[in-house]
Amino acid sequence: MAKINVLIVEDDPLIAEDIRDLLSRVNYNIVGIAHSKADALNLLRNTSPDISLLDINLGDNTDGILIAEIINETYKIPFLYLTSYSSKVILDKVKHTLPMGYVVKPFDEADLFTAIEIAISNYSLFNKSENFTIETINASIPNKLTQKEFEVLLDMYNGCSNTEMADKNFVSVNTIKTHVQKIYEKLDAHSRATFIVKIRQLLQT
Amino acid sequence: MAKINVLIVEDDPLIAEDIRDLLSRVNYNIVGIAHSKADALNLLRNTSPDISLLDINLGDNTDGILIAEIINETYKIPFLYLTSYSSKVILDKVKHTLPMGYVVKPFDEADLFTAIEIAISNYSLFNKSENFTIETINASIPNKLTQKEFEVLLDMYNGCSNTEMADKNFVSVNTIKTHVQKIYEKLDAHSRATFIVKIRQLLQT
DNA sequence: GAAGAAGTCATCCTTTTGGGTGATTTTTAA
DNA sequence: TTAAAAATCACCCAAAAGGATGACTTCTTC
Repeated sequence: MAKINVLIVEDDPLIAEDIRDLLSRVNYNIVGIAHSKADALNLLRNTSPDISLLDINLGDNTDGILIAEIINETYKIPFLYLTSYSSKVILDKVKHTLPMGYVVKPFDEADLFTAIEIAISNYSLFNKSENFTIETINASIPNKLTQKEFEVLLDMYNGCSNTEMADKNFVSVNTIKTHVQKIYEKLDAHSRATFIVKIRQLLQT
Repeated sequence: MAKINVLIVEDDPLIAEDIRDLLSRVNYNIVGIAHSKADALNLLRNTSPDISLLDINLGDNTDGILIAEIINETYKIPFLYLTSYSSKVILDKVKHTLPMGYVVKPFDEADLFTAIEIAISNYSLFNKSENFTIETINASIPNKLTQKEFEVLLDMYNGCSNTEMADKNFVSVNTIKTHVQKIYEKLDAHSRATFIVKIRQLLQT
């Protein structure tokens, strides 16, 4: 099994190294340790973590929350909060970012592993749009979609008519209709409505 | 704020009482403590918990998982697993039940509170289908749907063509078409595709 | 550079939708 | 009991979608 890429965002170097040691011993690959918001954004941009562990408090501020928001907007990976203490106040401040969990420091090895694995396995189920890639769709059907077909599929899923798609792609409606036909064949759908249902099914499994 | 109703499913009486004490001191109401699967099903049926804390191992079996499955099917409330230890093996066995989290025993007060609150606040966001009622839809639109229209809407959402709906409801296609038109007016949609998108929007807010 | 896949477009035809209007019956509620 | 709302259906027309087939033009890729 491929190692799970983890990004650690934790200002305390001792704790960060502690986590790295724990995780490195088993099936995890640490793509980086960020001690600040800037570090974190940089690593998010340049590595491809599968999950991020976020300290809420970086130095004297709550930059962890900002990083979480950016992850949700741009990177769409699950994350867990690392907190030194848990309180209703903290919770209210972070829950809108929909963390996949939290780990209260100090934590033990097993807790951390469990939290990470549950986070990753549940995230894909919860975050449906994350699954909405050509790879996920193709993994579930015998006749694979081409790139173009997937683009058309996305537009269809977002409510475009054939004419609208033709216009925005500068091709004729006939071309779009051909793509649509192929998509229907490959997904075993026969109308816009059944197509949507098929997509829902594919994204849920 | 109304107290949060909690169902505790835990075979160890000491731990169960410990949890009850912890939670009762603050904003929680314990609707019951179940020591067995039978107890749990009974309490689920007769009380209305907002969340359940499930020990995975009840006695010498993993009835906690079965209870989780029943909760998912029938009661649709969030639950957290209480585990004495965490391992990949356990995790693989439980993750298909989509727990909102887990708490590893022994746990401290703050951990438990945080886990419960996050579970409850996130559950409603994750569980979209729970929101799919005529009330939720009507709450978001100026011209309310009638009951019949909502039924047609559900069929449309599930991929039925007008003809299919006419057949299964023993009415003419014309009747269905009238309902569909009304639905489009009220939702400001103009085709099956845009209708689906509108519904998605309504369910997400 | 040849073969195959992917993308482009056309034509033909049928079925389904979308839309508008009007009318009748049934239900609901004042 | 009566007026309003909801549900039923019809007819008309235009637009869009669905389905099949064939052909031409890029791209890849070996």
